[in-house]
Amino acid sequence: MKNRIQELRKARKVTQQELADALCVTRQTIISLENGRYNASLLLAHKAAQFFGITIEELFLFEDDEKGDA
Amino acid sequence: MKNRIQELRKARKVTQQELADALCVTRQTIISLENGRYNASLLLAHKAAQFFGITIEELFLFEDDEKGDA
DNA sequence: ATCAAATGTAAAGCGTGCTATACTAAAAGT
DNA sequence: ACTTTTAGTATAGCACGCTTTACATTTGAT
Repeated sequence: MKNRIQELRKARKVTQQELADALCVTRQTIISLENGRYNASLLLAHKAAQFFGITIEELFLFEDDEKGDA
Repeated sequence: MKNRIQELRKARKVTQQELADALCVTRQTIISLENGRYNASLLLAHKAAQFFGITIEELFLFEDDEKGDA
């Protein structure tokens, strides 16, 4: 699914490294999330949502037909 | 983190198998989630929350000091 | 007590979230 | 132009979410 991490990070003028530190992950993880290489874990999604002061549902865009299920 | 899956599933009188089918996962996955053996993926968390008609934050209890980070 | 449905356990295997390291490229400051 | 910061790519490796299969236990109906 897509997410608004890069958008919100830039709006707050935070670097990838700073965000990574705040969420206790590596910069690679932030890059991969921003560039859609993989989905966050539930815990990381929660931390990121908290960092930006919004809910998980607001930070991640669930398309409702993810991954080919009914 | 903990979750309210078993509680809500029983309240709705749904079996593990029925919930598994609804979320397109195996019964083992439901059992493991209910018994706290591992955390759901973000996508599964979303599906489960939608199934119960609540948000991810309402379905999963984030303790705010998960996994020993600051 | 018996039988079926529902729940639980165990273990091997696969895909992927995340780390670590190293290197490249673009932006920004001076 | 030169240097520093920020962002991106690549790759190897580990941990864990989820599957699959098979078997055991509990619950409930009759």
